[in-house]
Amino acid sequence: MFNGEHPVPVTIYDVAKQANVGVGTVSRVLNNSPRVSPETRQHVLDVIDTLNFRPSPLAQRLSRRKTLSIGVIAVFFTRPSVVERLRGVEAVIAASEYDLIVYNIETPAKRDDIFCATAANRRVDGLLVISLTPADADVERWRSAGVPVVLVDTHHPALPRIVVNDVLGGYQAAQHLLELGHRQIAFVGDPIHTAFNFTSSQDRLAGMRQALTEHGIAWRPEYHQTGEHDQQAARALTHQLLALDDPPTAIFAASDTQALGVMEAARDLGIRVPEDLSVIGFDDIEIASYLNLTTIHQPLFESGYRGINLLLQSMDVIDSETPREELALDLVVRSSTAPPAHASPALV
Amino acid sequence: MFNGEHPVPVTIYDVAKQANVGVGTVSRVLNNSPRVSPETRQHVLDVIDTLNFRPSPLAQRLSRRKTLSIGVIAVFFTRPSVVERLRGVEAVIAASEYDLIVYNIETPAKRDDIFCATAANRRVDGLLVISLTPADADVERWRSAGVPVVLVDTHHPALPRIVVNDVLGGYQAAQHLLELGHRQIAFVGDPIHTAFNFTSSQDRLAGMRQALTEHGIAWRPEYHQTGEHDQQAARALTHQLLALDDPPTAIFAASDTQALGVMEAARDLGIRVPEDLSVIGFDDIEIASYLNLTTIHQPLFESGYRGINLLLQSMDVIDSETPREELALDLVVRSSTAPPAHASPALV
DNA sequence: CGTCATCTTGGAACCGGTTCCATTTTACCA
DNA sequence: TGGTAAAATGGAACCGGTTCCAAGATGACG
Repeated sequence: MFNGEHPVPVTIYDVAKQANVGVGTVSRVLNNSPRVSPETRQHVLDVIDTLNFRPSPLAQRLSRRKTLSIGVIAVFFTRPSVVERLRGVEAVIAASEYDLIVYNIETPAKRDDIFCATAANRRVDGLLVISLTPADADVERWRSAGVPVVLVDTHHPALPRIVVNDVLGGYQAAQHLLELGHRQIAFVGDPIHTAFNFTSSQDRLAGMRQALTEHGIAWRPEYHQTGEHDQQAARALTHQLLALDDPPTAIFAASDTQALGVMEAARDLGIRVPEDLSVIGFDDIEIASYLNLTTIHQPLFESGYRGINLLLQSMDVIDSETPREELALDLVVRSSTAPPAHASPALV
Repeated sequence: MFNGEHPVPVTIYDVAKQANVGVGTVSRVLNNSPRVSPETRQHVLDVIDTLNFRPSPLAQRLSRRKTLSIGVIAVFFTRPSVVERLRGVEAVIAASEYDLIVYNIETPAKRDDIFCATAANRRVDGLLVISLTPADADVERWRSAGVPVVLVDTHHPALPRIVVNDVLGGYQAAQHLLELGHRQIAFVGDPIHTAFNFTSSQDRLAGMRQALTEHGIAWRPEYHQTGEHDQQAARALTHQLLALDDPPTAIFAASDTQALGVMEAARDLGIRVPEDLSVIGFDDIEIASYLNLTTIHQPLFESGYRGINLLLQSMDVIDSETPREELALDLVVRSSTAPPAHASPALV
């Protein structure tokens, strides 16, 4: 083999000539059309094999007018949960004929850019948008450009989506703590307004408050702490909670990442989990099981997996419905939650 | 606007007709060729604007015989450091005309598959391989298929690469601890044989041992613990280290992820960091600064950034050299390291 | 004012597949 | 064995750009 030679491109015409058939026949063989006799098919396949022919994906895409690419738009790289969803996406794409194109969003401005660009530049056959909420104008652009879109973990009335019921999840988490006998339950979550309008934290809080109300427990504003979505912010917030005169006996964190911070704060202060403080998270990211964190399991991998399947499906059947799949949430009881030390401790 | 209408495709021929010029002229305008008179250019641009024409990327790719896509192959989703490198990659790609196609590797078998496929199927113009070591056969396949490849954090004599000097990094880490007065220094890292033959942990250990040797400190096998690359494995290993009759006064962890486990173990045991135990990590992932972890800063984002730039560059100039860029490592002193409590404590 | 170099421009050929229609071949049946 | 429907096949047209060459327009200069 020579050095630096450029690969000899074998085309469908070379195959046709070599096999003494027309290009149409070769194309039919390539696409498993039934309109080829078995002998001809085998002969063509032999020639393809001999010449080591691979159809040019570029030519296929142009003539089929499909990019064979799927775009995924998300704020990756900050929340481990999104990365886990992406794993589910990748698993499906890898087994398909499509390529996975990743658009990382770091700012609201970039989000708007990418939303616009994907509608205009015809580079993807379909889009999966994770945890980002498009505006009506974005949706209209995609629609008129003919780009199918599926949402994961977010919502728009006109688009199919894969969601979980965060309100219910928050309710379940609180219910678990209530059943254990806790009455002083605090919440650590995201601010009401995040840069990307993430709503899951608020929804989870809403569910929790509903559960408290049903148990006749009044809401205590001082038990409600919000801050950036990371472990260290949650740690600091927890320090505040635990410094209260009447500290909570249980803390519900809006995500596992934040629950890690809560547990870290407890350790800082020598407060034992779960004996002195129960902690429950949300998401069930990988590390949660290592740390024996009780949490609400959310099927992250599956959300990506199902989302892409829904997208692929909505790409070849043009149905006008907007399916909505709700994935189940499960309480996973590990060892970060337990009944409170005393029925109702008066003071620390 | 109608519902369900398909987008009207405006082609270069429509523009040419509307502007009373030839398609060649429109193409020249699109590609900023200087061979168009200013008046004609402006007129064509106006028409393009009026018709809202966007060139079909599919057609461009076929006629230019470029996929305008770049593939990135890595084991994502397990090590935060790889995700950070990907951020650097994405930042460059987003500003270019290329698309970023992600290939996630989960098993050695899938790695071999993807290595083969990317050489055969002509779907990318270039490849960036992160932390995975290709075999000679893989490299030869890519070469004969004409696919340029750049390696990041790994090595092959025939391929350009972006690396750091892990041996030197390990040396620097140990040197820091030695200068503080430590003499009992342990190491927590990856096993010698990992599924993907990651070598960084071993290299860092080699550097550390060299530093110890230079200081006339004998290597103590019981101070060498290896296990899976995650926080909890490191935590367990550290428990073993700290249970020794003569425990180390400092621990060098082969990565920040593992250093987190070391610190967690110390907290489990009520051992203060840095008063009773110094901990130094490697990588400087985002969380390291929150936790005030002393570590060796490795430019992760930059490695992706520079890697892609090197790739783009080697894609348009066909140089036969194989450049090798070595990025600098920096010791970042935070507050997880300090002089040992006593010059040489006899026992715990 | 003719000549020639330079600048612009039009458009055919091409990239490498798919698709559809016309034609040939085969198969079946009376 | 002739006739006809069905199956198999060939290949032109097409997808929508880029590129290159020939040709026309412009302008400088002797």
